[in-house]
Amino acid sequence: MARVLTPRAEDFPRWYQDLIAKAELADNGPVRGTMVIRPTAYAIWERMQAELDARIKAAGAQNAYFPLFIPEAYLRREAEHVEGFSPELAVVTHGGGKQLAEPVVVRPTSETVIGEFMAKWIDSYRDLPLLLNQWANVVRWELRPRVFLRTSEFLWQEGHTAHADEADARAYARKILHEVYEDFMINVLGIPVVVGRKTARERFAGAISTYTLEGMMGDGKALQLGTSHELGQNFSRAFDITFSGRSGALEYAWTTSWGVSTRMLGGLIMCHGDDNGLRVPPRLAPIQAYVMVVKEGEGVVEAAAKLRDELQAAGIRVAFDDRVDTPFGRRAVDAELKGYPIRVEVGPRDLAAGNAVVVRRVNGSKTPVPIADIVATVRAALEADQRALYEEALAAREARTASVTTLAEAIEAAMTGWARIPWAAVGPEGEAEANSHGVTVRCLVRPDGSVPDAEDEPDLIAIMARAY
RNA sequence: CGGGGUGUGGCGCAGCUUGGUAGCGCACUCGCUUUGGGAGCGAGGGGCCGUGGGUUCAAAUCCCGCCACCCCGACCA
Repeated sequence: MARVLTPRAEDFPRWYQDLIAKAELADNGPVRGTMVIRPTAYAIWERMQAELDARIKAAGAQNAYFPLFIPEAYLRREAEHVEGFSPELAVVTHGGGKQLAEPVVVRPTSETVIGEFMAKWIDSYRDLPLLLNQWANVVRWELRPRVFLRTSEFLWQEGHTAHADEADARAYARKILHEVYEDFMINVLGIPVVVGRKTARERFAGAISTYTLEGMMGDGKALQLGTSHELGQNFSRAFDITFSGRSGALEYAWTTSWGVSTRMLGGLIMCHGDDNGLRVPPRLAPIQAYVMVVKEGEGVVEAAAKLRDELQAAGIRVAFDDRVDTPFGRRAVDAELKGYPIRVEVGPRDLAAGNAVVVRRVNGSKTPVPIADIVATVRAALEADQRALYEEALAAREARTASVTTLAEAIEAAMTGWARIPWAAVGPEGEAEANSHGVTVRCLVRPDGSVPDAEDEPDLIAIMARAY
């Protein structure tokens, strides 16, 4: 039975620390709960960025960049928004050696600044939709940070769009939800997610609808991996994002925002990691095949290099390891910790038989394969293991999800996993009651699994769980 | 902010009850042997014991204050 990985200090194996480290800014560091992303983990984040960025652009959005500092007054323009974020703002009061006339906050999210610019850039319905995305860091002074999952500073992608009418805004928020996030999480991260609607209680500060993608970690707790919001006209009224419509009348735009963060790194580790380290899904992996020279011998390095070239030519991301002065065991274990999906071991013994050994990280199998078949074997293994990781995570989630009918049963089930329960049996009162037991309504879904348009639709199912 | 706990080489810890001037594992440096699954042996370097005060011939150890961090809860991608 694999160890359950959680973000608690005592559960941190060394390999875990090697990926992302606590920042340790100073002995009595003034910035708590932030993190350092080490190169191995950052390479994975770069792959996440690449896959997401491609999907975001396919959805029509363009990248842009907005300021890190936001005048505090901007936040105050949207009542719910400022109320939601005030407790966790980092506020800068001094600059250039002088006290600032008005404090600026370090962005906790950018609806406000971007709203300010949208107001300037949008004049006509012809300017809509305006589809923007930004890759940036944000700061939220969390009361209780959790390493990997809720850090004071994190990197993310935040999309902000403005539309001419509500239907278009809604359609776009959902397009991002499904075509960008759900597709990425299932097909690249290999993490099964439940896609649903947040309850009023869990909604983003200033939104009229919040959609979410929830994953289950190894310990049965839920983790929100991404979110997409319909902001209605709340921000366009606060920031005066108006345009002349077809009829000539001045109208307020309908805006959306959506984001995913480095939290996904934590989710990836906690969903797929095992006792031997990380398991990176092949499609995500910066290094898909790790070609190792086991030890020196007649023609061994040459044979390994040839395999590397052939794998590379086949479009596989390859790393080459001929550091034969480092013990084999160390190199093999290190490759496992880092989660390289496939290891191709080339040594004199196997080479004499015309073979190389293909080692699969997901199931640990080691198979001698004729040199000529290596590329095809690796390609097939990468595809199979991408699927296997997803199937394994899905099976684990289903095994820990109970369908229940009463709130008490739901709270009970949430102690070890998730509960599916008719929303009608919970309601806002039941939700508050569950919260007092540390259990939250993660999201609402329709019986067929699709995403509700409203909280009061009939027959909705609530997913309840403890969450990170 | 409420409830627990912990501060000792870079990291993880023992030592504290019963004061006697600091030790172990990992990491690091050097040498030899190893190298097909986290190497072995030998030799080294590195610590104002969180901090301020008190008791004492003597304090990591006992007493008082302060500081910091961690865990559980409230907040959240």
